[in-house]
Amino acid sequence: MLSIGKLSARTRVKVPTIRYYEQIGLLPEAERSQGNQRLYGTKALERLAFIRHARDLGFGLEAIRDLLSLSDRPDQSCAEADAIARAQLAEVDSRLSRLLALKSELQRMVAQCAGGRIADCRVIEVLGDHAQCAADHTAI
Amino acid sequence: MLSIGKLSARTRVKVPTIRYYEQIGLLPEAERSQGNQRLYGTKALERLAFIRHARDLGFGLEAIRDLLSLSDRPDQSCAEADAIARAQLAEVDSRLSRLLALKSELQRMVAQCAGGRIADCRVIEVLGDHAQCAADHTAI
DNA sequence: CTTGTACCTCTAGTCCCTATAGGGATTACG
DNA sequence: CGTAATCCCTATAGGGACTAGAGGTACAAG
Repeated sequence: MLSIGKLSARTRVKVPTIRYYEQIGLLPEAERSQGNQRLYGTKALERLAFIRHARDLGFGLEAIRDLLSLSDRPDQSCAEADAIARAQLAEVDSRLSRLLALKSELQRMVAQCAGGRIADCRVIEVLGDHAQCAADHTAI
Repeated sequence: MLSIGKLSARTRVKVPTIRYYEQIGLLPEAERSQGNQRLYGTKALERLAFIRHARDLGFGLEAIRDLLSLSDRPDQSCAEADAIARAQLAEVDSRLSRLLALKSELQRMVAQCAGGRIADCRVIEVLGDHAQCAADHTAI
C-alpha cells in the first residue's frame, strides 16, 4: 500500500490535488492506516494515472468523470467515450486555429516595433486599434 | 456620454465585466449621472477597446495594466512594451506546440476506435496507459 | 402613467487547483 | 530509546477572469 506522498510521486499528481479529487468524488475514499493516513493500492494508482493522463490531454474533470464511469462498465458500447474524445479533439482544433491567428498578429506587432518611444510604438498602437489587424482573432 | 450598456455594445465587453474592470482598477471610476448610473466618454471607450483587444490577443490583465500605464507615458522607451509582447508571443508559441502534440494524440486515439464495446475501446485504453502515446504532451 | 428595459450594489459561484495554518503520525539517525 | 526531520491530517482562503443571481432603482417608450 502506498502513502499519498508515494502515490503522488508515482503519478506526478500533487498531494493536495489527490485529496481534492477524493473530495469531489473523482477518486473513491481511500483506506486509512491506524494513524488515519490515506493508503492506496494498485487500483487507485491506475485510476489516478488515467485521470492524470486525461487531464494532460485537456479533458475537463466532468468529462473524465464520465470516461471513468464508462470504463467501469466494460460491456457497454464505446460510442459515448468516442463522442467525448471527438468533442475534445474539436475543442483542441478550434483552440489551435485561434492560437495560430493570434500568433501571426503578435508576430506582426512585434516585428514592427522599431525600439523607439512609446508614442511611436506599434505594439501600443496596434493594441489600441483593432482595425490594424489582419484577421479576426480571439485567445483560447 | 455613453451608458454602460451602450459602451458594452460598442466594445463587445459585457456589462458586468466592465464593472469588474473598474473594481480592480483597470478602468478609472466612471462619472455618474444624477441617478447614479455610470457615464463614459471617448477616453474610456478607447481604453476599454484597448483592453478588449489585448485580452483577445491573450494578454493577462496584469500585462494589460502594464501596457496601459506605459501608454500613458508616451515619451518613455517602448522596450518594455516590446518585451511584454514578445513574452506573450513566446507563450502563444509554446501553447501552440503543446496543443499540436495533443491534437495528434487525440486523433490517433479517435481513429483507432472501432465502435465496439468499452472493453475493447482504444480511447479508454490509451487514457489508462500513457506508454501508448507517441510523444509527451500536456494540455494548454 | 405605466410598463419594460436598463441600471445599481452585493454576494457567491465557476474551474482546477494551490497555499496556508495549526496540528498529528512516521521514519531515520545517533 | 529519544528526538528531529519529514510526512501526513483537516479546514479554510486565494487566484484569474469573469459570470450569475438577488433585490432594488432609474429611465425611455407608448
